[in-house]
Amino acid sequence: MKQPVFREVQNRLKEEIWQAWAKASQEGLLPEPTGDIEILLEIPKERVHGNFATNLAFVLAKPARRAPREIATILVDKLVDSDLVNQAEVAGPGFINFFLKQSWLNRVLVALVEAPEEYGRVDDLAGKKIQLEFVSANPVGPMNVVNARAGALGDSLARLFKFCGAEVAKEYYINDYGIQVYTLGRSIDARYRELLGQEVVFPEDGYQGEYIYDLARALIEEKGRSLLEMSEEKRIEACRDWGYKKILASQQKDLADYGIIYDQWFSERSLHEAGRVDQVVAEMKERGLLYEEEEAVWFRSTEFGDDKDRVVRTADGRTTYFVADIAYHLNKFARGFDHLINIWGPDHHGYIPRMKAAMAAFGFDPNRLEVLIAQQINLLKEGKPFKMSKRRGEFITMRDLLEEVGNDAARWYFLMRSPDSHLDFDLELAKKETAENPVFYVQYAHARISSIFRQLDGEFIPDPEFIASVVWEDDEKEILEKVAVFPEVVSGAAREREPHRLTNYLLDLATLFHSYYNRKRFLTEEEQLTKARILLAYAVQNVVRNGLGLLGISAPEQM
RNA sequence: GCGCCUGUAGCUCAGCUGGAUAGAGCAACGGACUUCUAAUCCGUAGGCCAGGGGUUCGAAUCCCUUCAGGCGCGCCA
Repeated sequence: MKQPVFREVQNRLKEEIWQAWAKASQEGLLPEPTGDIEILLEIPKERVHGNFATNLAFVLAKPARRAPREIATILVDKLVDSDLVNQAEVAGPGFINFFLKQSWLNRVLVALVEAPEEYGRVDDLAGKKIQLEFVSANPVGPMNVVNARAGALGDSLARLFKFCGAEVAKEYYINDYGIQVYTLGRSIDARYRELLGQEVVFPEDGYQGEYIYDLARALIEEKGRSLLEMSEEKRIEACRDWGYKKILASQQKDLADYGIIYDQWFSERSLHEAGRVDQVVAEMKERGLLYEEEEAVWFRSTEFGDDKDRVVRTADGRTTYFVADIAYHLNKFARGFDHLINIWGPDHHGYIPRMKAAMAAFGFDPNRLEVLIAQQINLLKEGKPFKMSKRRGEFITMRDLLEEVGNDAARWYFLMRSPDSHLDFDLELAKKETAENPVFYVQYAHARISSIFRQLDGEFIPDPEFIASVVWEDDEKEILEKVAVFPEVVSGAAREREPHRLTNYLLDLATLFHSYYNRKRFLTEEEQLTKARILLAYAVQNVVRNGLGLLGISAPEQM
């Protein structure tokens, strides 16, 4: 694909600086250009410092044994005239600031107008096959707010990676095997019998939530008293299988309503039934990774960077959850993914080294498995900590939250912070802030522009020749410069796995737009002026729409 | 005790590979609707970047250390 104009300009500018450096070195003024020193171009925080700035003079100060400002002056002096740079100046302690001719902005606009939905796309991840596994909540109860955060993060990253050229698969691992679902079965069984009038002692470790009663009632409606005929074991299994499938279905619905569509739902049980779990233990044994101690079987994970060895088979002969997880991840690699990303909750971060150790032990580069931690959410209610407990059945579910604040606001709220931040979420505040949430500010910019287009006489036909001829005023240049940098924001957000770079960017862009909107009119008496301003609005609208799209947030035509 | 995350304005948080005078939203205060959507705009005020050392031309950013908060360290999942 074609490089974004921004990158092309950046590369050409680097080339021009390199030429100046080479020229200066030929004249003995500076040391020869080497591969060790890379020319870095940054976007200055202040617009008065130009479109780009380089710190090359500082880097060369030591080898050249000259003062940075002196070097910067030499470099500027050797720069040849180009159709790119309007002016280069030495500034501060030795920066070189570049002010570009506005033609580059018009080239950005031409590219944008040619393929508006594509604008912002980069090819950083072209050819890569990436799998994202996230949420993967146990099918034993409603999902919580951390699941909602992980969902927003995983889904947005998937969209970002695709926009960067990768082939992406979103996957959900269903923990439909083992103790947790069994406990669910026992819990439902107890409520089932209780509702049918039996004297029951609710299991000590059972799930206390009201939703278990709901499930039991639904079970009675569906199957009547028939389960009472079964043996206890059969009945619990029946409750388990019926129950987790019901819960799974509601999780699938919740996620779909949230806008998250998975490519695959992967069952843990299927691994057990296919014998893959026992097979993994056998393979580990063959590879000499295991030893026996105190009747248990251990994996020498410490040889692969873990801080202690891990049990794979307990003294009573059961394989641990860890083994199923290894089997699962080996399966992922077998499916041909180049890179695996898992998003886990903060309580699982201690699990990362052993998982990577297992992959390394099977000959995979552990760097191909990346685990992101969706950090905790401190739920508050009126400023006071609100402790959630599945056991006591007191929690705010993901669905509660989404119904309360809406998908767009919830996603924005989760994504506007770095994934590492432990965010405070005040339930009362979230309700109050609904109307003040910054997401509406950004969406409003989009809606305002849509409104302008609805009132436009005639059609907006972007014409490259016209675009190339427009002369922009300074406040317009500022907006277009922001538009121009969008592909880099996309690239950075994907590379660092930080969608909040996008929310910040969109907020900035919307601010510039709203300010301009209050200052200037789009629909004027002058045809050329109107055309130019409409073009500007069109560019902003598409960037906002694409940006919100990458966050999984809607871009409304009106509000 | 060990490991991971966090500590920046009254509150919630940004600050990209180290760069120029540390930013935004909310809250507070003062202004702007005869005009394409006031869910908007303009302005004022607000800081010892938790503390202390170090690295260098330059540190909120990197290293060491102390303190504070959260989480994790089972033959659990």
